[in-house]
Amino acid sequence: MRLCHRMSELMEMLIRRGFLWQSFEIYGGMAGFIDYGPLGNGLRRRLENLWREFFVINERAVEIDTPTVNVEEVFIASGHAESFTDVAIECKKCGKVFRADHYIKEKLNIEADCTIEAVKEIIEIYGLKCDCGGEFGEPFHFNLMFTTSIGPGKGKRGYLRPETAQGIFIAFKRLLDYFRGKLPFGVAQIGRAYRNEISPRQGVIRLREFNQAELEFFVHPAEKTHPQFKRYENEVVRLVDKFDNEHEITLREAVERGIIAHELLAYFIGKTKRFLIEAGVDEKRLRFRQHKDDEKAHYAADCWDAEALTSYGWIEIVGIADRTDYDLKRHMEHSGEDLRVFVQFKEPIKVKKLKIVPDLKKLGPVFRKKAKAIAEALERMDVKDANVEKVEVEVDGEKIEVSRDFFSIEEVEETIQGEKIIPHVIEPSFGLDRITYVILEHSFDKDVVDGEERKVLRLKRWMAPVQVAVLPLLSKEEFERVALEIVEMLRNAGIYTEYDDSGSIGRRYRRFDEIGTPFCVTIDHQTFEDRTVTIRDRDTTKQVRVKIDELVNVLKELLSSEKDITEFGEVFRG
RNA sequence: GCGCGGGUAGUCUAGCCUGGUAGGACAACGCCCUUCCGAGGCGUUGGCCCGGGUUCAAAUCCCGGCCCGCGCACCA
Repeated sequence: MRLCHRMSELMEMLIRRGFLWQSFEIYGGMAGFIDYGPLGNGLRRRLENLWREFFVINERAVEIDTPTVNVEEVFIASGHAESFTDVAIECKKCGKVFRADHYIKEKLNIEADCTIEAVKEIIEIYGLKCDCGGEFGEPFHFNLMFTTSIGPGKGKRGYLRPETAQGIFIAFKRLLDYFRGKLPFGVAQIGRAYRNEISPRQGVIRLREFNQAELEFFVHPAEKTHPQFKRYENEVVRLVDKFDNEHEITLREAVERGIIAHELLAYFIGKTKRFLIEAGVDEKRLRFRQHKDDEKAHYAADCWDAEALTSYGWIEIVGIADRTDYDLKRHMEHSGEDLRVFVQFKEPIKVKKLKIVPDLKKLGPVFRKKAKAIAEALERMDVKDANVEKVEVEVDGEKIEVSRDFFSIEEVEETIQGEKIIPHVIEPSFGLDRITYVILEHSFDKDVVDGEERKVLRLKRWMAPVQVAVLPLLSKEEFERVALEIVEMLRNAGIYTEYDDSGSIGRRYRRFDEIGTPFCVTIDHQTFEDRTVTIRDRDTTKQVRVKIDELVNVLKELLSSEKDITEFGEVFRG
């Protein structure tokens, strides 16, 4: 029913104030699903927009949107069907879980069908037991993809996508065209993905339906670099490599020392770090950890996770993987489409080559009708030896020996303009739900104001779901009228604004502190004398007086910067 | 999926052992008063996770389910 029983103060607040709720609550709830309330939804939308700025607008990248329901073929090609629909067996004694087919192959050297019945039978016939001597329980399906059927009746089998990435790979031909055939380019997608987790736990951390923001950055396999790398090369990052060694070094050094495989991965690690900090993740509670070799997904050559320290421990919030050409290759094989990219060489390559030049005058009388075909076959042939006496060609299945009399060999120079390659893809993949949660946990703070403890959510100003609250000091008609005019003015200016006239002014400040509203605008007695209002800063509780006419500009500047409020007006009260 | 512990207004909690009227705090809402950091008064709304059983009577006892937490396992 609840997202956690021993509810932390933070979770209690998030639910009470409308950041997030357990889904399907009135029907008893269902683990692994959450509703975003008004404030949580607002925060996640801000996060998505910031992500777009970093990973779409700021790159040679575009954003697309593809279906969440996919046909089966997609995941057969991607390898997900294989790694998602296994039958598993669990030891009743030691509790270890194995992939049934692997275990049977290893122990009995039998290629078992991957069905529950087949596995059950084999276990019974051979009396298969666990290494520890324990017996296996009932085999069970271990299908992390949600299945569905497309169309009426039995329909066609479909799956809810377990990652957004496949939609991009499938549309690759169109995308390559869109980018006029030139590498590198990025394609992003923000959307829902689904994994039917066996037992989702830890509240919002492991969901069955979740939000991903993924960028697939396609590059030439030999050019895993980025023109903007210098922006991040001196960024010091905290790294944990696959041998569990910790490093606190610059990205340039990490690449030079071979800790990070190449510049492009390092570039995205740096960019991810800047993005997360900009969004409100605490730098001191952020690190990048390399996947160990046995931990990597089936498609990854190298993978680094951004991890954040939370009350659940270190949790993965971003995965930055070098997926190589795995996906495009697999889709080429399964679809039969050519997904290669023609890459022109900087300088065309000139190759000296020996070439057979058929002598048609001699071929014609001897070979008659076959002469033309023989001549063509001769031209296609590779020769290495300029002095070869005779060659054999195959025409319509018939092998024909052709002696030197019928052709000459010349040395020619060929120009090769370029080659066809399968691009590699570097994929930064963001778990938006987890990042949203981490931002909330890292922003949640308590301090003391006038001897009273207060809860305050120190969100980055621009990220706050409610950016400004407008408060009439008195609940009197003339105060309220001016306040509502200001609300309208701010909303028209695109500022997320709320109005609150309920309870004492102190109580209202606390309410907005709790949900992270960075600024409160208060209409007081002086407003009626000089058309000024006060702006109060969430973090310092300081107030300054500002003319109503300047309010929009001042607030916009404050919201898009970290400037001190006292730069913008006379300090009020103090 | 296994084991242990839980589920009472929006939130926290008393009551459960020993069956009989569900009580409080905070929050929310309305009115009054007041007005610059969770003031006060009066009032209001709202609750025993679901289903079954035992019983004259179930929040309480029993069974099943769902959900939550923790440990194990799982997390391509």
